[in-house]
Amino acid sequence: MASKTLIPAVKGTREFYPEEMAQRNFIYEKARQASRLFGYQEWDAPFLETIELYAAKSGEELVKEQSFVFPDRGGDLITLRPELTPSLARMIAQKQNELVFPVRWWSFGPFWRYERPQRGRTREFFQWNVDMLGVNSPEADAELIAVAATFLKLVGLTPEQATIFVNNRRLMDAQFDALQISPEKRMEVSNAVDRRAKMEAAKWDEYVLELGLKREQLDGLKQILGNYDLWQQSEELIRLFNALEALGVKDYVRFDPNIMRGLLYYTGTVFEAFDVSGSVRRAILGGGRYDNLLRDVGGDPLSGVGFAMGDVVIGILLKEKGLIPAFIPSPAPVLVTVFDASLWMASYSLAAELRAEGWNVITYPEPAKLPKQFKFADRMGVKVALVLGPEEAASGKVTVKNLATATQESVARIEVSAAIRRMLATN
RNA sequence: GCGGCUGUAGCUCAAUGGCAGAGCACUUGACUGUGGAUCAAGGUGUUGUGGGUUCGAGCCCCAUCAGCCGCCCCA
Repeated sequence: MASKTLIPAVKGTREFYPEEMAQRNFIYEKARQASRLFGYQEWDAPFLETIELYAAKSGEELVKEQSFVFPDRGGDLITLRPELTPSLARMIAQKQNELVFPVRWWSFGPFWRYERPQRGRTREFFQWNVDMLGVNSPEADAELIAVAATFLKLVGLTPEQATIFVNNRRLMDAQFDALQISPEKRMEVSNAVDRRAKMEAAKWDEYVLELGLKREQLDGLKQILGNYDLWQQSEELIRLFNALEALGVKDYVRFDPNIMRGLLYYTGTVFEAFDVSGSVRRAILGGGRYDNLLRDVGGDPLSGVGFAMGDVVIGILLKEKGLIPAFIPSPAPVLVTVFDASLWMASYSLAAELRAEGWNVITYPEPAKLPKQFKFADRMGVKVALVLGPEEAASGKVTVKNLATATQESVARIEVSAAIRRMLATN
């Protein structure tokens, strides 16, 4: 075999053979459908950006450790985009005076992060981003969560399988204040909260105490993190859940004080969706409200809320739950066989006529034994096979065979289209 | 960047330091105008790569590359 001489694909990339491509398109289509149901507009940003764009606001780790950065021929440092939000902020800021607000935009495209590939994580991935800018309210936050929940519903995930957990940064800050955890320590404590599910309870306690918290602060923190009624102390969250109920997606959403999210720029509502059955322990999607992003890139202050979903984790999940539609190899339901060399072009003409009528038609590319051609039709998932042999040619007919039922009929050439339509209808 | 596991036929895997194998898949035929099922026949490999130990290495040792799983971080 030639395997020795094959140049391998770049580490952490995925190759989309037609079956994987169909899966990716399934996810894309459902994301598109959910976005459009709420009236969001599709948009995109450059895949290449300068490193300065991310240096301004993204986390240091994301820029320094996890970005693909390389000099272009002029010596400028170019970055393969690791996230979309900074580009969004710039594009909004550039046209801040002409856009119709609120802006409701969605996007689905490739991103790159230089990470160690592992389950649910690749270096090249596709991400669905949905954002609303120009409205700062819990009701707007609820709409974004509803878009996410609608997606989960559209792909067939039930609330028992996938749940969106919600928290609020301001609420948690108030709680931390009450415990007299200093603002400088909030970040570290937040990170600790993020990691809590992955650590043993005793070890986590130890870890938090090492951060400099006192024993009673730790106890207080644990009390907060175990209080699932805490949302009732937040006017924002009360309004949020009220709106979620009206939007018909409350089943998918639960308050959870343990949801923090590492990203610096979230200021209010934060949320993350997880596979509740627990096979993939990574977030399916995550998002929240960001108040300062536009100002940080040099625009006028403008609040936004949004979320992102990578294609990798949701792909694993959908596959596991059997929610990816069966793969049909050929997009053509009709195969025209080629009986022999003398009738080859007659078959091609027949195929051309059917295409002119709007059918997707695949031909066998050369004369071959019929068993071989039928086997090919079968492997390609074709529903109907046409035979134009000497008998048919002599009588001006075409044999139309329904591969699912193994029945066939010989019909006049002008009747072929109707015969195909009948067979496809009964399948 | 750190830790662990695994690399054998196209795929999934087996082989006590002693002749490198099985199932599936594939090709052909049974069947010269009809697919899936069945049966028969057939091909298969520098055992990831490079060194070392040994009379002898798929197996042991070292290095290297790749993949997977976890840490970090996050979609």
